[in-house]
Amino acid sequence: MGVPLYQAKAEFFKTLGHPARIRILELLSERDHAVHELLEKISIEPSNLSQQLGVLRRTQLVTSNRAGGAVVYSIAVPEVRDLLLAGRRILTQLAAAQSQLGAELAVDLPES
Amino acid sequence: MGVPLYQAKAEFFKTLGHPARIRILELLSERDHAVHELLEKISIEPSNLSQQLGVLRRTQLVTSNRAGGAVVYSIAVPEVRDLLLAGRRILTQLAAAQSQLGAELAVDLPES
DNA sequence: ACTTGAGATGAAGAGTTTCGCAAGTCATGT
DNA sequence: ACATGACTTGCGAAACTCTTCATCTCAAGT
Repeated sequence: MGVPLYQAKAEFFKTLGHPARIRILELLSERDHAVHELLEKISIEPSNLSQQLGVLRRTQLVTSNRAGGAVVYSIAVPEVRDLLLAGRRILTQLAAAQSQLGAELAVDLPES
Repeated sequence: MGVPLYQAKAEFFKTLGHPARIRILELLSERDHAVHELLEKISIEPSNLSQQLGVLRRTQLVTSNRAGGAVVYSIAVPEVRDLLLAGRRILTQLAAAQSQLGAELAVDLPES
């Protein structure tokens, strides 16, 4: 393997490390969207959206097709859904742990 | 929810977007490790490792306990394994797609 | 009390990302 | 041919991340 494996993995996760890109992937995992549709649902400058789409395109997570005047984007790797789900689950887990801590602190904690 | 949700998700994936942090999580998802054990398996300066552990600690993905002279780290959220697995699967998928493209190109491609 | 090994922390320089703007392409309607 | 709507691209300034160095803490052994 050319590039060390963890490097590739890190690179991959880095791609998901941006709010707009996450939203794009979530929207696309529901159904294909034209750029102007994404633009309506994500509040962001067109050029910025285009940049983020470019990032996703370069990492091959999405593909684009011109449909007349519009450009339609699709998820290239369906497994992305699973990943987003797994992420959501962990986030829920973390949030639960934090609110539990909050509750304990609120109850005049018995021990430091 | 205070912070927009996608922001939180992005934040979370960003945490995984670093080779050392990925390796740490992979090693810890096998079993707990003391810092000096991680240091043996990951080639990185001690202080750098400590920084990356700090990042993981702050996002609550790992926890540390002092065991005499050593500090032992553990995965805080077991679901992380699933996430790493899902990531691996996608990466495999992408690699497969690329090598297929490679094969097609090698066969004197019939059409541009 | 002193030393030593194991980690953590702070700060600074280098490098990378992000965002908005201006300019460019491409297909469609006139 | 031209105007327009739909995207993309290049560019520079601001914001962030990474890595290393020097410094610090903590516990165990002497």
